[in-house]
Amino acid sequence: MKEGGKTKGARLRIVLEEDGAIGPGKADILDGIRETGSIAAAGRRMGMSYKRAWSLVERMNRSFKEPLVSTSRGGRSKGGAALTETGEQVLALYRRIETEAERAVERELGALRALQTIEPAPPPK
Amino acid sequence: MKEGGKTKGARLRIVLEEDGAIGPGKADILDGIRETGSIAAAGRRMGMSYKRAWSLVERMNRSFKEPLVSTSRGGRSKGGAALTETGEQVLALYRRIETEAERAVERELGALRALQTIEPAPPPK
DNA sequence: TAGCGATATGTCTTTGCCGACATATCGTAA
DNA sequence: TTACGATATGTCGGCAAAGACATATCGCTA
Repeated sequence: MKEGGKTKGARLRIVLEEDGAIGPGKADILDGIRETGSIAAAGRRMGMSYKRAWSLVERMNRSFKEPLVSTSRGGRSKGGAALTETGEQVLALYRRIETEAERAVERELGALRALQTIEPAPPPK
Repeated sequence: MKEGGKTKGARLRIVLEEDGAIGPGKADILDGIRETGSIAAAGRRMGMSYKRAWSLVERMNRSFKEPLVSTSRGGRSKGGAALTETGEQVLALYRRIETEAERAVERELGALRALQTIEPAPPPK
């Protein structure tokens, strides 16, 4: 199972906007690349097409001054991908932002969850 | 002016997921209803159709145990909408979550912005 | 009883996004 | 020079979200 714990009710979702620089999904892709050394493999294990994974990487790369992911084609390793220095920094920063924000709003988030319905919502029709 | 300051680069976007209970847009609608006393007026001032505004309110109402917005049709005031007790609570909670999260990640967010390109991104084509 | 302004809801069309599929390309090894 | 596995990129079709438009309804007021 690749999903985190199934938290009931509202889950904090940190999105750093402005053309969608980075969010939960993109961060997971960075993690995947870091661990598998390949965009394709990272995409596969998230159940997403290579094209989708690649285009997300593209957008990330263009959102920052320096690319977060460096890629290579051919060669002994048949090509692959890895995080750049900047990539490592951004990923680490994002994870820290996630956890610190989560901790900061823990209490209020709980209060909000208490007001939510248990099940997502009755199907429209 | 209804928009906050135009912050360059990543802006924190707090989304409380699970069928999209509440996020920045919906919170703004609540604000609008609170101030105008009408779903239609709140929608207008956000440049959004009544139908869209209404359907978002619908979803919010169904996401919580009790509706956030109460409405009335006809009568002296020709109908209107207002926040319920729960609505006020949820809106207040959301705003607090926003500001506290923002404060908690201030430093990291700055570091991340420093790595971003100034302009959103060169046009795709 | 006609009119008002807002909520409530249905239908149709348009649009944008996403997945599926098809190639092209690269650099090394055999 | 062929094969391999990964990156890189284009096209096309389908489907769901969003918008445009059209009513219906409500309850008071004049």
